[in-house]
Amino acid sequence: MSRQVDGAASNAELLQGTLDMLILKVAALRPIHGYAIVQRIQQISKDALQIRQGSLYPALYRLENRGWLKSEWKTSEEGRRAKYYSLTKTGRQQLGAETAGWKRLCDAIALVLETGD
Amino acid sequence: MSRQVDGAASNAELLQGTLDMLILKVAALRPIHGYAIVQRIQQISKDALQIRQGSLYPALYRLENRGWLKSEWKTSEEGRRAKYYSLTKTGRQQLGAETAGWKRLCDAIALVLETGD
DNA sequence: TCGACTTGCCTAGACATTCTAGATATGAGG
DNA sequence: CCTCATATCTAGAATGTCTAGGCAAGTCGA
Repeated sequence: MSRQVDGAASNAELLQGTLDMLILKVAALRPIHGYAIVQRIQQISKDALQIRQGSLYPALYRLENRGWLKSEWKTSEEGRRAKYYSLTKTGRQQLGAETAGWKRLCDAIALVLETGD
Repeated sequence: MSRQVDGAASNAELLQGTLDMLILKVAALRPIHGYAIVQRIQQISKDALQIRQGSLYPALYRLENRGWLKSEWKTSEEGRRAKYYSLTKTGRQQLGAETAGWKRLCDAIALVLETGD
């Protein structure tokens, strides 16, 4: 029944397109497995960003298929088997490109939102 | 054959979820028709944001159906018939909610992107 | 007056991504 | 033994955007 914590009614929406960037970013810090990615992003963002597993795993396959992530089965700190993801060389480039694009987008949207007339 | 300008290969991607907010914002400035919304957003954002008509009109129906926009047929400055959209009361609330959510999202993503470890 | 271009609205169908709602397996602790 | 936390995975629905057009009417130059 996989109940999760789920205490607060999660209002945390994620924008399409940002998920890949966030995953690449946390995987760039150090190799990390899927379950931990969710927690890490939630922790860093102070609970503002919550990723569903049903979004995460498809995204991980996507990123691996595109050659931006590589994976390796290891044993987690909790002693369970886990698939650790890390960035490839092109993944690092991709992360750079995506963050640059994100900043451009933020700037552009800020322009519109700040228009007083 | 509706050719548009289309000179530069448009790289301008828009994130899902931001389109509604942008439309509400420019419609909040003054009543405006669809064709002009595209140009206005492009102009304000200095060409960084380009909205396709195939995205725009479905979005306009969506926003009107949800009661955030109301529309009225008028004659445009160019002397053609055009459907002018303006915000409803709840549309104004919605715009406030969406901009607030957008800012929260930006802050949260910034936190993740700035994590050095 | 013909043709091309611009303004303006609209739509069908493809596509990508996220969400819902599960299933499964294993180790730890009561 | 039972439950909880860890951990991966999937099918199918829902959503939203893009592609790729179509239609109509006014403007302007040749």
